[in-house]
Amino acid sequence: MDAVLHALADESRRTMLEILRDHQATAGELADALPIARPGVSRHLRVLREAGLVDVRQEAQRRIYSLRPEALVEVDEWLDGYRALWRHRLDALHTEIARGKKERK
Amino acid sequence: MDAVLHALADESRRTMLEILRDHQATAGELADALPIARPGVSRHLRVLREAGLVDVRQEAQRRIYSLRPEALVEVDEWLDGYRALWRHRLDALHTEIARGKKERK
DNA sequence: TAGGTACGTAACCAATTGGGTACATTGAAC
DNA sequence: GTTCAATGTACCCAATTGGTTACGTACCTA
Repeated sequence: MDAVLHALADESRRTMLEILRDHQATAGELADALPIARPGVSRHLRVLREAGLVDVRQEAQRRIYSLRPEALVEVDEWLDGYRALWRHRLDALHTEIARGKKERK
Repeated sequence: MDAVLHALADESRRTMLEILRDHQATAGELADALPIARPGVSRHLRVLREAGLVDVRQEAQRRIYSLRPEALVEVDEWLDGYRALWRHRLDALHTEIARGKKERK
């Protein structure tokens, strides 16, 4: 959980996940898509790997990265502890709006 | 979004949110509950405030902080872009398990 | 108005992060 | 076996973070 949230806090890393959401990619392809040099990308990929957010598979010299979306379940479950609260608030807001409409009639 | 995820990346801040989930609290109460000194807590609270995760209300000298769970909707919506993917994978896993059970009969 | 209480902010410091360049490694291909 | 391609790691540096102590400020109380 900690590792996942930490990994998600960086924008470059979120961009990588976004790319991998559409298709797998090699480290080089990811580097080309980002404004930072390959070694930097390599280190970001390590963070994502250690958080369980991506998988790597080797093919000749290429390292092919793919998304491991299950890791995000942790975040979803953490959010669960708060979801009821914001739902409750939004419900109250909607009720308020509905009442407003009614009274304006 | 960026501000919210950044705020959530720190464990002390997540602990504060957890406390505020149960009841509002003054800055001092939050500081007492954490292993860091009040000025540190003050700065964490600023981060949470700027991310929209908490509200403050002044009452005499006290600053009373309360959770603003709506801010977490941003994270939930971001997750939405991935939820289908992990659901799909988990479904496949369950199917696999079901098939395994069947074949073992 | 003097003093205490509850905060926030300023200044400072050590540790971490995120970037870059240079180098090591591994596999293909000639 | 030499060379090229793809990638990770080591090392260095500037910026950011997270903590501390010291100080400023606002508000109640006597």
